[in-house]
Amino acid sequence: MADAPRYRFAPSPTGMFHVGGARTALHNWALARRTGGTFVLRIEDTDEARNRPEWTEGIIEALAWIGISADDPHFEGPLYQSHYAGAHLEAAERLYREGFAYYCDMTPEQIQERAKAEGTTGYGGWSRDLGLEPAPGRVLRFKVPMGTTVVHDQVRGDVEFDNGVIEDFVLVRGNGTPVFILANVVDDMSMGITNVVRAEEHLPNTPKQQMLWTALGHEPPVWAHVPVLVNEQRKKLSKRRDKVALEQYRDEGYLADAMVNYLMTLGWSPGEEEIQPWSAMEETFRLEDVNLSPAFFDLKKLTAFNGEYIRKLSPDELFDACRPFLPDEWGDEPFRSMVPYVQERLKTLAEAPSTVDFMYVADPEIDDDAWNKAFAPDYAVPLLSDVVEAYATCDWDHATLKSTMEQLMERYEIKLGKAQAATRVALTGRSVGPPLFEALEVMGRDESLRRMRAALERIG
RNA sequence: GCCCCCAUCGUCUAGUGGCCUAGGACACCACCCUUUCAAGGUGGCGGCACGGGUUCGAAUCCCGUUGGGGGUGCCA
Repeated sequence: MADAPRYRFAPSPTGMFHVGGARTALHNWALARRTGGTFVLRIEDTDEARNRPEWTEGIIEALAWIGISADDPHFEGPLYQSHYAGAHLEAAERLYREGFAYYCDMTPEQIQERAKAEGTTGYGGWSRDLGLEPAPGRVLRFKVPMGTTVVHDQVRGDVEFDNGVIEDFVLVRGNGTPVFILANVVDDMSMGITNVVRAEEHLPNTPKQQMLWTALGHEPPVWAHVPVLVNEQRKKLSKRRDKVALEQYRDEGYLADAMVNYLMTLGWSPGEEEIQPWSAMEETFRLEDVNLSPAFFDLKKLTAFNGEYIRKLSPDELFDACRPFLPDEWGDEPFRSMVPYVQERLKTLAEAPSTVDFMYVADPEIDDDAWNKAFAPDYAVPLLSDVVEAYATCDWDHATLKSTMEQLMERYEIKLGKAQAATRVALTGRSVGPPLFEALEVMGRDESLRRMRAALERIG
């Protein structure tokens, strides 16, 4: 118990919160909760130029949306990296003092020139033995030792790096600020992080971080690098090219549960049935079972998941979920009554308004193709006239409305599918929509008859 | 260029030497059901990248090739 694991999620607030980040957060969250450990949220806000406070808010809100809540006892934070700058510099100072790092006065341009001249690439450790003192403009570099570094990775097994190909990397910039690699390690150390679960893009700098842990006198954490998420071109999902903002999916009517479930199936399988509640996935998720190759973020499949989750909601839940997507001027009715009939037709909540909009306007726009097709048959007008007449007096419930039409259509030897077409267009202006008799019932006799008569008049 | 990672249907995956004539899901197609559209049901299409080994036996182990991806900043 004294050694309850401490996981962490360390996003940088440089843009909208990303689906890839969400998946990594979910992995950490599942592990922290199942093991009775802690999920530390650390905001890496040390990129002075790119980070903005509203992005931090966005991250916290997005995490809450997918169920990673600051109210949960397993949650710790948010902690802000910028608050620990002193510790980062202290560690840098110590590394310098103990001979693990040295100052270098070469500019990036000079480095490039010299490398070119020598026919090499990167920094060749040229200032390593110059014994330069700290001074403004000089960077502090880590003195990468000889040998090999083996990273024990829970997803990938042991990964070996030849230290000879790792150049002496910068720890502190010429302006005196610490770089990510140092800040990240120092924070993980001081926050007692035991498990680092992050995306594969960090694997190449893991040996550097591991060297820092060792130089600073600590045992490195347990590493795990999960594969990245890619687009259809199989490139890492990027904020610039791809639609990746979690918030955007929320605004387009995706359910958090569907998103969470879908994200978890990328690179991992929850078992026989892929639609699983979070509580179950939290129990079964294991890093050892995570796939090793990049996974395509497939909007089609996410949408399919979303449809399934929408169908699982109760009518009341679905109504509440849809409410924000309905125009403000619309009242709850008749949508509320229509919910059961549109439920299995929705793939996203945002589609809700278009399934019932004909009920909210007096004269819905008429689709000409639908109209022409519905009124093309000879029986269309006479049948509609009969229906209008019968509907004027019959009981007004969907069962009666249906059986009434069935009786009237008999003499034309057609099926209900054809018989209802004209009435549907008269009512909705379209050829498709929610079940007709149910819609009639909800809409009421007066308005229904008015529209049907208007249609007959229009025909002439 | 160099370093690292990876490779099962179009996509996400199951599969850890014999249960595989490779299973499921999404997408697609057909049919059924039907009050349009959906939803649902049934069926179909479609894959172990390639070449060598190891083994009685390989999708599973090893090597190579090819192909993808990630990284290579005084960004995180």
